[in-house]
Amino acid sequence: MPEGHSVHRIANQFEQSFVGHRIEASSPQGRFAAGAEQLSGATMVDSKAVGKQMFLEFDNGLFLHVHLGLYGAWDFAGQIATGASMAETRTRRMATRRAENGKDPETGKDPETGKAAETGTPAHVADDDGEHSMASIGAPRTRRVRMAEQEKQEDDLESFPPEPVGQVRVRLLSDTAVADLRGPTKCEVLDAEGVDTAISKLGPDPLVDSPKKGGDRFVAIAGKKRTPIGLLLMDQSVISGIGNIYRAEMLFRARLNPHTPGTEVPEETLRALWKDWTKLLKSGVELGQMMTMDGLSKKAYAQALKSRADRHWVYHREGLPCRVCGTNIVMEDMGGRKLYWCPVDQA
DNA sequence: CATCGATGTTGAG
DNA sequence: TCAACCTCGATGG
Repeated sequence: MPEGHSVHRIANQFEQSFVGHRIEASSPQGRFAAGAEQLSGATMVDSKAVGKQMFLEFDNGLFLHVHLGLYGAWDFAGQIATGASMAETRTRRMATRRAENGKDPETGKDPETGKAAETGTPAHVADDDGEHSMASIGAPRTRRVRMAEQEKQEDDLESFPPEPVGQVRVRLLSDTAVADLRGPTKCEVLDAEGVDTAISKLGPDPLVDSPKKGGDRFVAIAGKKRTPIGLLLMDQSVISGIGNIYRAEMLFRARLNPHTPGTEVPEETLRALWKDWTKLLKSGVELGQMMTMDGLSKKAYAQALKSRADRHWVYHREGLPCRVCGTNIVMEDMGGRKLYWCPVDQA
């Protein structure tokens, strides 16, 4: 599945194109008919991501909770955001949240209730395409974007809303946009209490928790466990949003042996991991893809953005020479997933 | 065109 | 520990 960055991007897309709109919910596939009925007719008032989970809040007090799992995806069509406007949304959301949280985000004393600030935000009509988009000249009224592990811009639409294609678990339709969900591992209606319960099981997320509080929480949990750091990074109750690619890459970037027990990772290294995740997550949200290498020449960077094979230090590079020392990258199973690492640099 | 595997999680055994 | 979930791009014939 999409790791944390994709889920935040999707939440941003909802924020920008659906929040403030009345929604017709349906389940073309039928498997979510009851849930869709509970939500239909309500207005979406908030959209937020925590790790790989997303929560869409409606003005009837209910939430749609979605986890995409391994191959779930949202297809958006209509007046929707693309490219650069997505990054803008993130910036606006972060600023709003900071403002809402008030004076003392570090102590967390005063959570504040109001999430109302954004609910009055007028519909944001898709503006010009960003740097990665196509088809911006001639400004089509509606367009279609798939948001999943990879995003892809599809053809402009002739009619709105488009016919649902394939197994669509949920369709959310507003006056200006439509979102189709397919293949999720989790799709349910929750009340506020259910949302709190779900979020309470999750470790800190750099785009939700403050740098200090989030970092402290991660260090406290991870530093106490004898579990290998390679498993801790994938444990969503320890830190939110990291998946198999970011795991391998973060371990390499820290030159850390994946088998090191959490208790034996120096605290400053744990802090550095949190900081690195913050950086990678933000970059992933802005870029719309995982770029885990840095220090690249302009040319190498451009190439990396084009081809997935050039974007990572170790992921999916079994048997290939380490980009730093030339040793062959090894692959092993850790936690039922493929782990790639350099046995020399990460000795 | 058929098969495989994947950036994930749950729950049965 | 492993199958199931349910989708689709990549791969091979």
